[in-house]
Amino acid sequence: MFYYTVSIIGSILEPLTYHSKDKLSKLSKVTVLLQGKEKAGVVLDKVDEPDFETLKILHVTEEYFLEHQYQLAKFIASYYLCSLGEAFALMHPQSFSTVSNNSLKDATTTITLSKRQDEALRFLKQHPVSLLFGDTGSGKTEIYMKFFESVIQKNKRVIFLMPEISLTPQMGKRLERHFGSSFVMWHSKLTPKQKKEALQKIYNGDAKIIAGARSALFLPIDDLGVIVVDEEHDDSYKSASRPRYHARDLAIYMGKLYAISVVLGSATPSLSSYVKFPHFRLKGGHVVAKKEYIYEASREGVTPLIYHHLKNNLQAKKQSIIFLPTRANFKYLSCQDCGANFTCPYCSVAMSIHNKYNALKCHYCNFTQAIPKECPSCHSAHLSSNRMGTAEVVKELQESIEDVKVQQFDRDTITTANKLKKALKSFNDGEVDMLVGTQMLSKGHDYHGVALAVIFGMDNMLNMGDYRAREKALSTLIQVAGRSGRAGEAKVIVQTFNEEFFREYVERYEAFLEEEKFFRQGLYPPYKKLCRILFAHKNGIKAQEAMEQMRECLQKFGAVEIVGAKKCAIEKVANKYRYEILLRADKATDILKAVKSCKTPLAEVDMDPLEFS
DNA sequence: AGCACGCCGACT
DNA sequence: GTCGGCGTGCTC
Repeated sequence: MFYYTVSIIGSILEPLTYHSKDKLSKLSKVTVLLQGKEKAGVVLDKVDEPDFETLKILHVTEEYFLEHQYQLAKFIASYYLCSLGEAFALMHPQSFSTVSNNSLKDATTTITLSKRQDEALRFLKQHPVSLLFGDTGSGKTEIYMKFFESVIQKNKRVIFLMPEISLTPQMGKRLERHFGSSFVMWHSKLTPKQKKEALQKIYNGDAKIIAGARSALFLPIDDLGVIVVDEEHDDSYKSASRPRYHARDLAIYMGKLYAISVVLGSATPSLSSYVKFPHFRLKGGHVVAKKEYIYEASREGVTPLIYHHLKNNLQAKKQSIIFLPTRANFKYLSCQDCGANFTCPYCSVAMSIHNKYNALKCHYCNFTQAIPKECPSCHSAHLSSNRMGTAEVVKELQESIEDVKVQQFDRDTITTANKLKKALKSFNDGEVDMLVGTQMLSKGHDYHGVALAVIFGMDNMLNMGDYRAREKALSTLIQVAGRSGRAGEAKVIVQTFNEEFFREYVERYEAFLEEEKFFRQGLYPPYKKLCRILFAHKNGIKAQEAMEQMRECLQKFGAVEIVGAKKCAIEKVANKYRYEILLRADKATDILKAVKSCKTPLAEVDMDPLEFS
């Protein structure tokens, strides 16, 4: 009989011991019973017969994890503090069967780089990790593609990460046109059949360019030649659930593991990457578009000035995009007489107003109720709405401008890849005059005929009170502005009381980064490591006690500063009360050592947190 | 006595 | 995470 430790995929338990009458190879996927239920597991080490009864390994599959995947899983488990089983779960796509059917499409395009692009490519190849700091339209994609060609020639493969891939069909099309059937897309919204096909091509080696959202990093690819992380500043690379890994940071770790280059690309790189890695600066676009920035110091709203520009732009048969960081019609509903606010009964946040469904909706737990006619506490009928959202702007524009076609562009309306494709097509075909959207508007789409961008809500982003507020606001502004003027002159209207800040840096992002260094020095990343520990429980006292207990333990560690231990800014979510501890230290290892020895069952650890609500 | 609920520890 | 065992406290 042979005995093995087996990591149970998806379980928070550490590996358990099982037996088998056959000798098994390390990292093969098996099924075992855990508490009477069949689970997938991974064979780890061969061990001596233990002094307790063991269960037998039920079934040995053909599948196995690669040594690289195991190394990565161990790193995730130790850095993001989860079990090995949870880390393996990231790398365990729904089982696939062997169906093979591929029509081979050939590459049809060729790429020629400019002299400057060529220099950039050489730079990227010279460094283990480097940052391609290139303005929108400066030709980053062509450089990547040329890099990919040279990797394929060496018979190696490529992982090309982008944020929320399903939201960038244009990039997919472009890569497919060039690389033909050696290109595959990988993201969570693929259907089971599409996943199966993609996995098949990855396993049999046909797939050379694997482009995908953050989960593409975990695919079984042994012969990697390069990893590219496009839009590396994008927060969607950080997982919001356990394990809370950052795909960009894991890509850098994998680069070391495979001894290959990692390329980070962005027009607005994160300060962290800018400080940590050498960069190559690519300026301007092919068409050097002239942009005029107009700042309006005004409270939120579609003001006469904005209407004036929107109407003029429409008359000139040009398109407009309108950005605001708020969905629905309004974010707040309150009583004008007694001042009561409508908040979610399960979360301590405001309920957003969705007029289309006559609904108040909580954006944290999705609790929905009808829009009330009167205030429940004082019965006043004077209710007022605040902080307009995308749906409201659409409505106002349609009411105020004759014969205008406006499309809402946020995750309330663009719910599927298909709807996105349609919306982008009708906009680029000129059937729609104005797009009104949230962040989604800024994520790498090409709009050809946009000559006006209107940007609301920058002050709200600046006042968010986390250490990255300035970086987030400015990069959003630059990204949105970058969507306009691809074909010539363009105007950008920014509604803000902080004109000075935006004017100073909007066309000098590196100057901002240099300035921001001083603000972060000694306090925030990349100069310090942060860790946030969350305690959530439906009984608030339980959550608080768990926090206090862990705080006490953490105090013994001199290398770790306890920045705060308190109620979360959003005290309750989904009927659970939340407390948090924020830690700061010079080195991640100091934090990990302390947290590992103090961790309580309720504690959820968030290394390198990006969210502080 | 019978049962609902919360707590706690084990899971191989 | 998920299960079952056990104690508390409430009801029939």
